[in-house]
Amino acid sequence: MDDIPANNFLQTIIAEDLAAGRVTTVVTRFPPEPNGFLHIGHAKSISVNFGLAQANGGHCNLRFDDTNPEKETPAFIEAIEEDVRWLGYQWHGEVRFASSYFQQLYDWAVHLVEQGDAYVCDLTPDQAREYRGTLTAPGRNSPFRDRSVEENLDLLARMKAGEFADGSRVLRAKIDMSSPNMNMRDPILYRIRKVAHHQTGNDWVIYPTYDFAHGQEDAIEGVTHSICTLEFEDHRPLYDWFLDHLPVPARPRQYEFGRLNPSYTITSKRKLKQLVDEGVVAGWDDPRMPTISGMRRRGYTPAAIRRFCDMIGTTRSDGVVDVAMLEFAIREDLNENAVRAMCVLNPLKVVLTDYPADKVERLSAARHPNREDLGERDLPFTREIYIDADDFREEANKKYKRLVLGKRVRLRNAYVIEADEVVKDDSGEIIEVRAHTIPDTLGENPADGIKPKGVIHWVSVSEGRPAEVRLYERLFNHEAPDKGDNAFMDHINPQSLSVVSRAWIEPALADAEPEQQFQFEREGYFVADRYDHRTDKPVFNRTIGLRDTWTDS
RNA sequence: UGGGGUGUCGCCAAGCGGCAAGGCACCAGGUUUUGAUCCUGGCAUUCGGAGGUUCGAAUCCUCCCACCCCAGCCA
Repeated sequence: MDDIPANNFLQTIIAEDLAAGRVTTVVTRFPPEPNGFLHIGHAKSISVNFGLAQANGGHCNLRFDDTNPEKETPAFIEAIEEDVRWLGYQWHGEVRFASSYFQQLYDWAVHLVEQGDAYVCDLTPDQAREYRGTLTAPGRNSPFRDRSVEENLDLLARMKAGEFADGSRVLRAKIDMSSPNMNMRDPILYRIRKVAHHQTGNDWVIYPTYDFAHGQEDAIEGVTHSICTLEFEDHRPLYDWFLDHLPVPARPRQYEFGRLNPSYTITSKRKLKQLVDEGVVAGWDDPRMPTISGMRRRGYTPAAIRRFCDMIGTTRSDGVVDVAMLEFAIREDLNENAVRAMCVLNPLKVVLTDYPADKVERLSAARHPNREDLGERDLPFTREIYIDADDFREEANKKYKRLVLGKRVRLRNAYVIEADEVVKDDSGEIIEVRAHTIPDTLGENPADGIKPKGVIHWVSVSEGRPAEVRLYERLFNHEAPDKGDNAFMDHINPQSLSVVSRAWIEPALADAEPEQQFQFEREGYFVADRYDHRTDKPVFNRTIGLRDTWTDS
């Protein structure tokens, strides 16, 4: 693994725990709920949890926090497992499920009732809300708060047995209805939900809440450092309360770090789901989605995502990270590792009038400018080639370094040519450029000393092949689309996807494997689509454009 | 007007009483058959604000301000 040993406040805590002997083996866990796909925010959590365990010779569990069967599905479980593996992490032992601890959790609930620390409450949701009080006003005790242990035991058993209707009763901890911390106002431990669970089927009709489950699950698994995000900070007193009142086998500690908020991005499962459900994107793994699988399909690499997580650090402050940092991370990786190739997105035919019509010159070009180890590829050159329409102008100022009528330009990896005339159609559109090659300019500058001002890419008309290229841009055109309630729907970038149905690719690209990455020179980084790419029908996705510092005019 | 947090360059982030790391972004040069990469240089007399303690503070104390989270039988 290329991860740099973590150096942050959590690492400091762990190092101290290890040094003081409070902990011998560091155990962390990544606890997703299988109700959606993992996104870039989860990548940070994964990086933190697995990274810390790794850096300290411990291990990290993958545990599905499946306490709410209504929103969860096995399909999400599979997708999550695949994403974690793809990112390059291996969880310790088997995958864990909160649901496999349901019996133990129930036994502990009974234990609390027996201790007089929990009771069955018959308040309706509306009444419960009213009794709970507000942020500034204390709550009131439920009229059911003082039921006898015997009655509570009986009622809980009957809740479990399915005698009561959904939502009619709950089991609550007896803590403090006047606590300034809302989580301590007699929180709910169990609710009745007569729905099948994807793991336990119809075994249960009552399900534990996150609060009653999480800490105990950690204790069961021997998790030493239970790392979560800032919004759970208020839950920590409750997390500790349960562990203090139950005969748990271990004493985990909860620590919180700041959630990742990339600019121009949304990381709310609810909102991402809305994008999927409303067809704004093609699915959870649409290349425009900030999901792990979306980024994968877009061409992001595990190494780049891990590098990004290292770059942004782990702190307790809440901020917005510039997506430019993520873009830097992927460019850094791909610049080093992606093989170069040429692809013309907007073909304009150039006829080299001095070049024999039937000649095919087999040129060779480096696959990478500074990595000889990647070798070379064949690059056929012919009389008719395509260049990008943007790379030709009939006239231009001196800052324009491409092909101009009457001027020269270097064809990347090939000859210097000079444009002689343009051919237009009836509407005045340029449909062809006629030019000639400058002799002996393969790897050499023109003998007459007139050097071309720039270099452009090209592909042989007869030897090249058509391909579909999907150009992606940011899904949102607002820096903080997540602000406000539904405002994010108003910030969808209408140009987030544009499909080039007939781009022209050099023949070497015909061998591309799905998910293979390339740099299409002067255009950007592209990946052969994971699902749609075929040798006989190539499809490439633009991961990210090249850094472009050219200031026009 | 309850509780819990956070505030160091446009963004992320080191720093933990001795006189402001680094990265991203940006700007200016150099190299270059990718206007890419690479290389060089620039970029906070100042650490949310105001007082105070100290020979000395971003680091300690006091007060104030701003922003984030909490009133799901979601996680």
